[in-house]
Amino acid sequence: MSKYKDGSFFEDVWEVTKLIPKGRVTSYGAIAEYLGSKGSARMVGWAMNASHKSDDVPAHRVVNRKGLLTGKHHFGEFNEMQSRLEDEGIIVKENQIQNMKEVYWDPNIELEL
DNA sequence: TTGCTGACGGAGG
DNA sequence: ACCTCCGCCAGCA
Repeated sequence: MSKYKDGSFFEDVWEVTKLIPKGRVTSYGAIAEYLGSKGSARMVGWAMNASHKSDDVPAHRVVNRKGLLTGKHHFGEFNEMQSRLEDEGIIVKENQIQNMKEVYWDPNIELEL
């Protein structure tokens, strides 16, 4: 990503998140690594929590490394996150993405620099 | 200021 | 494959 604008680590996270193609997902750790803060995956999650004010951020496309929808309770409705993913062709069952390998999108690889 | 928490992830048992 | 522990660092009481 470009540099850290206005010192906001969150905005960079949101920018990367917006670049996730429809029907694909990525992980908190992948984004953190892409931003040069490998190991700070938790901060990415925190950034997602703050993304509620930016409606353009498809936070539902960000899941953990196992493909588990750990952040689903942060969406108003209990299965809105799952519904949105399924609507994009992603198979979700028991809060877990079944075809994870097929829909996984890594910014470090796909986005390059 | 200190301590606890958390939408995570990797290492070790 | 499953469970636990530890590092990460921005908010908040």
